[in-house]
Amino acid sequence: MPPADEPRREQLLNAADRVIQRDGPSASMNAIAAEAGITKPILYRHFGDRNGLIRALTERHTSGLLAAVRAALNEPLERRDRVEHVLDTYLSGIEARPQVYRLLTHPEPGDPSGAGHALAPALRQIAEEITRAVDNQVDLGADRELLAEAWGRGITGMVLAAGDWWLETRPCSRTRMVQALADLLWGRLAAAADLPTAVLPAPAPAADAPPA
Amino acid sequence: MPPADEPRREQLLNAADRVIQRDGPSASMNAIAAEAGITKPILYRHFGDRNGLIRALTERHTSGLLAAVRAALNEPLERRDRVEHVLDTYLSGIEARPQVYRLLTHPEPGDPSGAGHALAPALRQIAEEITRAVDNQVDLGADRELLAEAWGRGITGMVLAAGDWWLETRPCSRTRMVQALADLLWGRLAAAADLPTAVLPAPAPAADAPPA
DNA sequence: GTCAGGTGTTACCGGCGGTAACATCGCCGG
DNA sequence: CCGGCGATGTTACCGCCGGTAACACCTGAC
Repeated sequence: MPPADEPRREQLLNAADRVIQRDGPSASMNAIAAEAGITKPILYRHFGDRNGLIRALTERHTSGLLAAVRAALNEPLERRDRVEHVLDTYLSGIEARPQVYRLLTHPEPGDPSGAGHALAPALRQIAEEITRAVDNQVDLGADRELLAEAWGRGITGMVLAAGDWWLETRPCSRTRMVQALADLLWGRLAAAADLPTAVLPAPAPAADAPPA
Repeated sequence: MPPADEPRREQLLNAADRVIQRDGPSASMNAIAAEAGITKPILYRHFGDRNGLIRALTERHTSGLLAAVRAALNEPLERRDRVEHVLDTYLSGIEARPQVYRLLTHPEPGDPSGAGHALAPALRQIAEEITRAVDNQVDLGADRELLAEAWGRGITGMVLAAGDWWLETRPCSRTRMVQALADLLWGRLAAAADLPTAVLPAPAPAADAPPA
């Protein structure tokens, strides 16, 4: 938080940032040190180990987006509008600075056996925000807690995967993507009509409509 | 596919399997070779490189679940029942063999710059199956292609993240989890009533409430 | 008998994350 | 003026990693 408190640290983070934007998140400590014009041990003095550096970098980059999403979740809007606002906030955040997105996405590198964590730490925070927002704002009856928590994770994962695909292939405008996801969340999958093709071949014993 | 065709290969995969279940997916080639009672170069002769080994292992484990999900997607059921059936198939698959789930989840280790891939290859296949199923079975109008594709990714990511959380914390029975996710997909978030708490504080132009 | 191909070895490479030990500077108190 | 002390920096090293080269052995086919 203190920008002038430890300026060298910020400087090192800037260098790390440049390297990671250039070489991807698998950049070596040597490379980062070289970019900063120094050698490895200094990095280790400042950040402990590689995870420490990455964590610091991640926090620096994601805190803005996280705050924006949190604010969007509490915006005084009609629910559908609020959902669209949150989706748009997230998508425009990862669109504006894809490097942020990569850090956001990449799970803790120091994996203590590979189990669990499908969501990176920053995304887990977002999931918690969604859980809290749903729990506070929507009347879900007796299953409240379970639903809010499951949905928080689920929605986060949905937006992660869909947003990832959108960023990679750019199949449509951001606005349209927001609509597509909000429509999914709004039960459009349930509401749409069946297609006549590939219909159920009626497990009944009597006459069944021959397909095609 | 040929089980008797290259039996040594299967044997090596079994050893790799044991080690990875014991030490996690970050197990070293040396460790795997030792478990198989041999040394590294043999592994490299059979699988090319580490990715090759992991890929072979992943395919062996995930093909069953993938086929089950594909079948569930084409089951002749009412749509909601079909969705529940797919969800249950996936959850019971990862429940029965968590190691499978870890492989399913873990992205390609040989990351060519960290970009993109929020979904591991096996999950991308599932996403494509969902896309195809939606596209074939649901009448979505003009936006058909875009919606089916975005939803395929989105639903996959949703189930990944929610399933991950469920496996880790076991907050409820599988059946209830299936209901929670199906309800989300069925627009229950849209249909529920607003809670009276935390209401919109009227963004009037005059006095703004000083935050406590 | 010899040649091919699978199985296996030892010994090595460059690079990684991480550390120990040592050299400087600048600043602050006596 | 000087001693110390904390930050800044260095070189040289460790063990381990993924991956490879070179060589040895056995077995069965022609």
